[in-house]
Amino acid sequence: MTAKKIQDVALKYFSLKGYDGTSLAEIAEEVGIKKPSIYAHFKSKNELFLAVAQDVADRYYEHWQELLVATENFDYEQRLYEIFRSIVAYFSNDRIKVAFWVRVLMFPPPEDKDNLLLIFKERVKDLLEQITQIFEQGIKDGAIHNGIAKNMAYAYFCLLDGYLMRAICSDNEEYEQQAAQIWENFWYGIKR
Amino acid sequence: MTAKKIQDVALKYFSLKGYDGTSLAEIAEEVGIKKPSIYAHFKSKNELFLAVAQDVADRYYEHWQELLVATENFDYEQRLYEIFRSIVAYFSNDRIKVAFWVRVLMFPPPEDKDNLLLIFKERVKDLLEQITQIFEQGIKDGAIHNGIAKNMAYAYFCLLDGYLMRAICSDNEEYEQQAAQIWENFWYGIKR
DNA sequence: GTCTATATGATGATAGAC
DNA sequence: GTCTATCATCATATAGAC
Repeated sequence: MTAKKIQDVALKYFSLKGYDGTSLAEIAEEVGIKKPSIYAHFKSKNELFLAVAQDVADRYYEHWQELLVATENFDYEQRLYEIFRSIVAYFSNDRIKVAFWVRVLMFPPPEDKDNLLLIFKERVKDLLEQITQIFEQGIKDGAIHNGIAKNMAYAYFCLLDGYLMRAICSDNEEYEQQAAQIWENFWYGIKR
Repeated sequence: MTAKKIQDVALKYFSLKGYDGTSLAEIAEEVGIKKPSIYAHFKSKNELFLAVAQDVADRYYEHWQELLVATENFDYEQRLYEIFRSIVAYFSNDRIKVAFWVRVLMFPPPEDKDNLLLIFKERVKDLLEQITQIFEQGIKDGAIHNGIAKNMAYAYFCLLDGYLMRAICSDNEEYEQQAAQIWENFWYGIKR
């Protein structure tokens, strides 16, 4: 299907050059069609962008939900680390998707801000709550030292986001090897 | 001086809407001049952008150096926390500058990538080394548990960047109150 | 669904008067 | 240094043939 291919190429360019920096012409060229043909599949550049964003958000969220289920029976440390590690791996395999995700989350095209808020931020908030719940349980069970679960969840996401951010910036793979170390440090601060 | 005012307004728009999303017309309008007048002060849009970037990078780096000097006699925890807290404060007072900094670091306009690499990344690397040195000393002095100093510095910056990133995204001020908690957790993981 | 041709508008940049 | 006028370019988007 051509629509799918257009979305794939669009994801790459939006991720690499941003919404404003990407032209439909270059997308069309890489797909192997002419610019106006895109309009047979998407009403406008903006709609193409939103379709891509929706897709990325859906997949990311799905991955999280699968992870949460798959680690349900892990102990707290294992579970939180496995989620951390798996999200890092998810993006290591697909740098384009991280860059797109972070870019849209931090710097949405102003005209789409409201739409993207619905698509992205609601899910970010949802994930924060789910992770908070794990910390709450961990505290209740005595595996995690007494503290405010929500703050721990904040710290957890700061670490994760900061890591992803650094991983995007640095071209080398130095950072990818730091994940375990960074996690270890975090966990020693949180455990009982 | 008009050039200075142009730079200030440009910083705001580049930060808010990105390089491609900002037009010289809107900068000129807010400055209170007409578009072509900008060219009396800057050779091109690109040169204006680089001037702004250079300025932001200079000030940020200066702030770091002042901080490093001002905290020279602090103990390790105090020092690292004070730097963390002060960088957060630096940007809390000036969200536009954080957004610009993060945006340029993560998503530079492709045509300027090489120039910005020189301006920004060299300094980021430099700061990483300076923080690494503090951890090294701390380990040597027994204040910080035995480990690899560089990894701790990585974690330190991940935390800081992740925090700044979240702070940019969330409109509310919820995050600003988390800095102390997030730090505390980090320190408990690192201290001896 | 794809193409060619074209409309329409915005952008960065320049020329030249004051 | 500021302006008006203008240029060349490139963008999104549409019309209509095949």
